[in-house]
Amino acid sequence: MSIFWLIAYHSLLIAKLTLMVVTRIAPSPTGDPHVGTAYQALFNYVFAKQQGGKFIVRLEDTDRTRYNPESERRILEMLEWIGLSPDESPTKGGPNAPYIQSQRVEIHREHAFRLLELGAAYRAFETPEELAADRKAAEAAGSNYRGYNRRYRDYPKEESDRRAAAGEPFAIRLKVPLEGKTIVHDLLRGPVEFDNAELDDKILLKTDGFPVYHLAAMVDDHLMGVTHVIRAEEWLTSTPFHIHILKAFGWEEPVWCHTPLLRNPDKSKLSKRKMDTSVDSYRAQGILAEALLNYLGTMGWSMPDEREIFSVQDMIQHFDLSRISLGGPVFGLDKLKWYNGKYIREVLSLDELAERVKPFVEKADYNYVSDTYLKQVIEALRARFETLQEFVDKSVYFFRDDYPTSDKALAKLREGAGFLPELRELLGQLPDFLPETTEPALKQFAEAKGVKAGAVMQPLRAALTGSLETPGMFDILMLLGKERVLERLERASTL
RNA sequence: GGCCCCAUCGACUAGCGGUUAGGUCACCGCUCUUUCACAGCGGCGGCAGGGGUUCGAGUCCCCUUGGGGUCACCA
Repeated sequence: MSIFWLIAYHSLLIAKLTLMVVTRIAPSPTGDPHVGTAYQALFNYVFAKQQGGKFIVRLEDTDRTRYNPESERRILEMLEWIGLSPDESPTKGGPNAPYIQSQRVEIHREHAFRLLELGAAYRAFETPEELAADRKAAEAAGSNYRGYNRRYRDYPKEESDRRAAAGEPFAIRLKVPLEGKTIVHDLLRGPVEFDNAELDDKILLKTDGFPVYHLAAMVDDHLMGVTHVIRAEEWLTSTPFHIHILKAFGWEEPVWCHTPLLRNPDKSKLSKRKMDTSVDSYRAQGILAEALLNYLGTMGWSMPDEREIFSVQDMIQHFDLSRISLGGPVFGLDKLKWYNGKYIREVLSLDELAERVKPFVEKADYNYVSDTYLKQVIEALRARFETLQEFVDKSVYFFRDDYPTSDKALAKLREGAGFLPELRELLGQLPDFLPETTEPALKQFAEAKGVKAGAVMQPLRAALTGSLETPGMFDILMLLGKERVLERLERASTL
């Protein structure tokens, strides 16, 4: 971007700041809460908060065929889970209620008809089948332009009125200019030019009386005082149409800011066909909201000081919309997991971590005896799990006696079969199982046997945990306690 | 295909005319060590290509190439 535009857009931005900043996300309740929604929510939320403005959530459910009420609830819940709580939303309400678009159809309809009266829009009487046929014909003719053929654009008003009065179904389309250019002033890209000749007389109001996204979004954004439309890049090409809707009403444009699109590892637009895009699913796997948010914050954005670990609060403090980079970032699980591990072992307090782990442990039907014991186990395993579910998977032997034994562990166990009874004897005689006691005892034992410590520890580890990848032996002995240790060694001799 | 956007290590990114092109993940070593991790240290690895502009381009312009988005009575 040139310096000129940089300055121009910054002053544009600053001019807007004299008003209250209002941002929004407008998810459509058609499926699982999407990480792309969380991503947009993050940027909209952070920017609004930084500017002392408001962040609104509005549900775009005007497509009745794809509508899913369950999805609606889960999207709102997801936002609460990640802590990006809207100032106004369907559940919170607010001065611009309702925040569910289907409850605003009357408003949209009125606005569509206003445009009709203004002569900025017109009735179109063809059926979807006719349109499909038109498209097919255009395709067959080898035409590049497959848009609407504007059959009714200049239809005589009397005719149109007559057919409408006769009860004939119709859609309402916007009369977009046939010539000239439309310039989208994108905060990140500068001016983006579109030839009006490339545009289409898109539908504003469907035959079923429901508005199409474009109309509903522009009307609602205007009515709700949205000042900055921060949305995914996939919307960039429909922005000229949005501008023409706004113009037809005589309304001011918001600041447009199109963020890069999250990608699958193959670089295509993030999709559930290729990736797990469900925030709920990450949550169920034991990904922490903080880690998810931190990771999303590095998608197309970075802290000015380049630190990798930062919270939403940190973002609010240092956020700069214009620092968003435009290459489409790949949403990759490796780094997400790393972030999660980092939060588990360095960011969350032990108490906090224990609270997060609890539901997972309970779901696994683990008997964790006490909070103290749970915390001790967590501490022992802390550097060894990256998701909460992984904790469950790697801690079975601390909570249940029916833990599985891996083949490798079994082999190790058999290697030590010769001295395990003797070792059991020794352990049984120890006054306590504190590391200060067990460590020298075990080391002396190994020495007496003339083997390295590992040769004793590994079979013991295998016997007590069924695994070869565990916390330190002395921690295990202490946590398990004498009774369980002796029991397990006894049982091991039968394996 | 038309239109639009984008382009620094495999991935996420810093860089906004003068840098030995920096950091993070992943990967590979080493150290620590009772295993596995963690941690620390080190390594591998990049400005897509070609033209300009300039004393000087990763940084500015153009072209090519590549990737993506969009062309619905979906959002």
